[in-house]
Amino acid sequence: MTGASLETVFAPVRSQTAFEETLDRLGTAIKLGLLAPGARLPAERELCAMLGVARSTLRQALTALTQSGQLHAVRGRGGGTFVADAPPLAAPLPPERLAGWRDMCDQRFTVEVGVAALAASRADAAALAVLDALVVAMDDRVGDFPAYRAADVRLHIGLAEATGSQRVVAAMTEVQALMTDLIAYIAHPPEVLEHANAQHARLLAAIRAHDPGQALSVMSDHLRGTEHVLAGLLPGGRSRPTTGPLTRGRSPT
Amino acid sequence: MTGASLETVFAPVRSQTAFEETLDRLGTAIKLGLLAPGARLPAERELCAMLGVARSTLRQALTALTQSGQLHAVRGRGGGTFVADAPPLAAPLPPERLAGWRDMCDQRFTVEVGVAALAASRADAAALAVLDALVVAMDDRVGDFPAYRAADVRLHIGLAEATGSQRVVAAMTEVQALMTDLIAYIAHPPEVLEHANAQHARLLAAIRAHDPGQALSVMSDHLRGTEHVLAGLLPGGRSRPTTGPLTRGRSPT
DNA sequence: CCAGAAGGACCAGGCGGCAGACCTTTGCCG
DNA sequence: CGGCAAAGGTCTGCCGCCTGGTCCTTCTGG
Repeated sequence: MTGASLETVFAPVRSQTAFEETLDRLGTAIKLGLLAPGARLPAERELCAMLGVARSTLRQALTALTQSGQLHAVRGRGGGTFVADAPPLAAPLPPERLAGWRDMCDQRFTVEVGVAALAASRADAAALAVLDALVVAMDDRVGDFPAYRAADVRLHIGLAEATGSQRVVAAMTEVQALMTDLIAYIAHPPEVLEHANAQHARLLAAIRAHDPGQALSVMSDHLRGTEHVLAGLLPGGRSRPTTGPLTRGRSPT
Repeated sequence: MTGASLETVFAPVRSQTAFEETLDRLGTAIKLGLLAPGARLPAERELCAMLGVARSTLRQALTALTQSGQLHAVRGRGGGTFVADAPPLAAPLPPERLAGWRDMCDQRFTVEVGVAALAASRADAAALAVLDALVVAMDDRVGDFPAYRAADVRLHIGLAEATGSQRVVAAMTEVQALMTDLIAYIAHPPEVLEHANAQHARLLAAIRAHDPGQALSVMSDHLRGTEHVLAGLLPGGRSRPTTGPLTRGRSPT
């Protein structure tokens, strides 16, 4: 009965090294656009203090990111380490990391829906105004997927920030990183992006109305779009009949 | 605008050692009752292979848990390492870990609500039967909080298992561990537990009906109960007017 | 033109984790 | 009764990551 959860208990310990964790912390932030192109990182001596690692360890990570073209360093006074303006196209994609894509989608579903509901219960006009602006901006970028996606990430993370919980923000960030890897190489015609952005608008409306149920419903539809596309392209796509009746219910009569 | 999320990016790297992670993996499993009292762990040589650590590292963790009375080892053929039958009362509670309790509650809210919604969209008669049985059993344990809580944990994790996603199970397990620390020292009169368990029943009904919106609503109420109690006992309790109007909405007209 | 702020390089030490061999206890089976 | 096998308990040596320093080099702003 305690059943399947023991798999989780006895699953391999990952034990990332400080270097690895630093590397993908920064790498993810860049990939997601949290560190915008051209932005300057804190000085090495400050940054290693913030991250709680030795400078040599931090430098390993910075060196790796510099060599892969994601950062460039400028020496001398007033110098610093900057995010590259024209980031190189990400690696062609490691196929073994796509194995658990369904698991990732489920995790995303959980986090996104939970965040939507929590955000809906904690209205904040200021935060909503910012998110509204993002949606407007995204409408102008349906032809430019990278730009659209960057704004999309900011929107979803902004939703998490609106809950006021750092842990929730961290969870959302992790989820967005996972999804970015999956989404990157999929065709995104403007019509699809327009439709997705319309859902964003409806989502914000539900949140503004403090209606968690509606937020849940809209978010479910929104996420299902992605899963649907992935199911058609990735291995094991047909195993589950998409994600089930999510729109239904909510008032059974 | 990229705003507050940089705090997350530059937050200290935790970099747990293999020993630490192993220790609290096992410690948590015991504390949550995933490893029942009297249960036998896999042999050391198997276990260290499963966990992907060296035997010496695993033994450090086992030794620590043995010394703290949570495990006991039996030598010789047919021996093994067993979970103690009468676990010692947990440590008096580290007050500094209570600082972020609101953050923890928010994380829990996100995960639990997301899981409830996802579980509702993926009905499975078998899984539901198991969960029903748990609710029935819990009704008999409202006078014995430790036993009630153990079943409660199994119920919530069972919900996560019903989604079929390992990542979701892991997230739920983490959340339950967090909450157990917070909840342990709070008075739980039988009436409160009865009420909570009634919500469990309503939750399962909503899930059985494939009604994510209803599941969300019930789960929100359920969680709010805990938060309400905590808000009265913990530092910073009054800062936020509970969690806002969560029951409302869901069909505005 | 120089002081200071930044990145870049190096090195010695320590400790954590790994691998493996070996010892000790004990139940089971021939 | 005696030995084999399965389990925990012990020890040792090695490797690699991380730390913490110190020093160098390159610039810009005043």
